Amino acid sequence: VFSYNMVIDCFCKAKMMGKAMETLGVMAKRGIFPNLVTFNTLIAGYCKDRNVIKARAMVLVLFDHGFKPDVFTFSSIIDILCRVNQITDAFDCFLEMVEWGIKPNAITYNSLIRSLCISGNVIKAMKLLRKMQVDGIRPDVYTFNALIQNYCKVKKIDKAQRLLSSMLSLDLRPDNFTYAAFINSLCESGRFVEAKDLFNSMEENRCRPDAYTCNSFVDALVNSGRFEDAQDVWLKCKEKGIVLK
RNA sequence: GCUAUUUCGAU
Repeated sequence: VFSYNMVIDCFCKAKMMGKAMETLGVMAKRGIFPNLVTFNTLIAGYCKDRNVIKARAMVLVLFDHGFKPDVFTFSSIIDILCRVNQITDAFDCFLEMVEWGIKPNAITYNSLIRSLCISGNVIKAMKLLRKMQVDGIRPDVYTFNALIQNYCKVKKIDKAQRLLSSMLSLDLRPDNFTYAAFINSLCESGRFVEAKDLFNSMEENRCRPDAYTCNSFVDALVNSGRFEDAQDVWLKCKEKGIVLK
């Protein structure tokens, strides 16, 4: 089963759902019983494909085989509902999950928080962050990045900075997603000096800038006519072996 | 040993 699951997962990740389902058929023919992971993988595949209908149908197939959905199943479904903007359904699903006695984890919360942020419901997103912590689930870097990215995008950088502090107090290390959000937002607000200071502090905070962060920073500097700074950053990246476009 | 979450569009 494990081997078949891996093959199915590869097809799913390559968005070859036909092949993935074919493989499920092959298993049946050879008398190999699929397990919960097999179905979760297929469900995640349909979700990646944005096919809510097929994903939901697959949950029924999961039941037909005598399995019960788990936190993976629910998280996949909740995430796809969020992505297709059916946030109400996503929350219904979340409640259903709890009724089933399945404990949501950080990943489950992250999908909901992220989609609340995207749909402009930051207040609700922050409330959910608090609820999550009350329920004893530790937020992770994804949780904070979703919120920080949102605050940075709407240029509420002070709010984002407050979140950064709580993140640090929880021993969570900001990553390139975090830094890029701040740097891009600071540049867009004309706060280039702060952007540069933050960029330069990355290494000492044990976060190696990646191509995305560097490219977008250099780009912002060039577009605002700050050629010297741009060259400076560009050279630093080159020194570190970061490949820029 | 197998499954789920973060960059809407910078380059």
